[in-house]
Amino acid sequence: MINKPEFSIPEPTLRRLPRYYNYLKELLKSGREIVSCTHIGKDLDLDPPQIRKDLAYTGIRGVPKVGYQIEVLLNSIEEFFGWNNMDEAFLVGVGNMGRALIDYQGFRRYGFKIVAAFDNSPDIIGKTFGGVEVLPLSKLTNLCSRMNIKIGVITTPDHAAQEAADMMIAGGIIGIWNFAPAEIRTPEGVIVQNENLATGLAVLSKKLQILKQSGKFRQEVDQ
Amino acid sequence: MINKPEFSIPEPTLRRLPRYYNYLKELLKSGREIVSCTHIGKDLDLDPPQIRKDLAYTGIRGVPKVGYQIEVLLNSIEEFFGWNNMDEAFLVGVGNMGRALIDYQGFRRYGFKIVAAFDNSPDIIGKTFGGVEVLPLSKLTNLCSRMNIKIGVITTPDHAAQEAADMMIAGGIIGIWNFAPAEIRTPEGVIVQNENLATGLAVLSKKLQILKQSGKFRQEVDQ
DNA sequence: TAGATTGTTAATCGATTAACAATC
DNA sequence: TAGATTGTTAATCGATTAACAATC
Repeated sequence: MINKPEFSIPEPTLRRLPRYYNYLKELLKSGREIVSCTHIGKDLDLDPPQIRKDLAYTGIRGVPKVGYQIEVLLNSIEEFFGWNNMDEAFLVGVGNMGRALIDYQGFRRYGFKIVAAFDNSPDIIGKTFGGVEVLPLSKLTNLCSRMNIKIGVITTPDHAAQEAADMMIAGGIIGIWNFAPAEIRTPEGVIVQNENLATGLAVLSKKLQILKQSGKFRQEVDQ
Repeated sequence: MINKPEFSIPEPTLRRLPRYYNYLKELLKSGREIVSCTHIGKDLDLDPPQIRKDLAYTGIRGVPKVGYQIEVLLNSIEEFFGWNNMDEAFLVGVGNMGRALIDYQGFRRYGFKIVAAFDNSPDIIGKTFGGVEVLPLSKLTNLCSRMNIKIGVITTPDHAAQEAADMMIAGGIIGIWNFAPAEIRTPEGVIVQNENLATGLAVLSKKLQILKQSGKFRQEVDQ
């Protein structure tokens, strides 16, 4: 990739950490207090040394022969991602996907909250979803800078994505979470995280195709 | 990763191909007929040799000095993923995310169609979303094998994900697209594609954090 | 103590990038 | 033809895996 910004933490690690977090949260609920990488590795199908390295990025230190204290580990990951201080975000495009994201309260856990939604359709403007009012798109840029919002979510159709991004950036947004399957052009210093669902689907279906061809797939139920 | 199945095509390539596809589709619409990797690379911020390698996996051959015929390229990608023959899928968990996926017609383009949805809540059973009726969960396994469905989508809450997976697998499903942020245990020969949205969010927010700390972020609008 | 686990350094593996001949 | 682009082979880079000493 050209123009790749320099981040010291490998992205695969970044992607695995939330997975550890969810898993550890469950483990804590189940009454456990201490866990080893061997244990985590068995449940998550990962190699223990890799887990150790990943966790080390959050700054935590384990105890040889014992392992890690789950509670401390959870705090360490929260601290690492900054989930303690809430990030407020704007969302553009109140279709099904947009509504799903607005309604999904689960992001609060990750210090993320959608505080306003924008759309062009008069049918939806003024309505409220999950406590969030839908405002006309024309108000986006202005409100963005006034409220000092730094993160934007795009859930518009393809053709509207670039415009939404432009308005966001004009309002000072520097991080865009893009669910539209479209290429967004942004100036340097703006981070775009593409979340194209079709990608995951394509990977799954290709793997299935290969599995089927190899003839190794489960023909029937266990036994 | 332990137990990693052997796929000959690198997953990064698999993830880039749908991106090329979307991009090329747009390019074709705009009237262009032929494209070079240099051109694609400029628009998608990728290195041309990498694009060439990726495209080669689909079996296509370009013409030196000229490039690739977009239409042929699109066909080649469709063929590669098998998007011509439709895959029918079941979905479990008709919450917001579930509804968003059901309503989203865009997956048809990728040979993917949700043909039935399942839930436990009497409030939703019998209702119809996007032409898909919601059936009681108890009917899942039976209907699965009768209709010979091979792909399942999980959009349940955390705690219900494993049960949904078990019922799917009992019905003969071999590919699971999992949107629940939970670890699913499956027997060998079943492919699970996890689509945890929090992961993308975490990556974005961490990159932003690093960007902010480096002081290199865009303070204001262009100019 | 003995055994298990951490943390770290070295080796391996795979994907990306660079180099370059072949081609229209 | 000259220049641009493909396709392929080699070099580089980075992440994963293996090895092992340190530790409780």
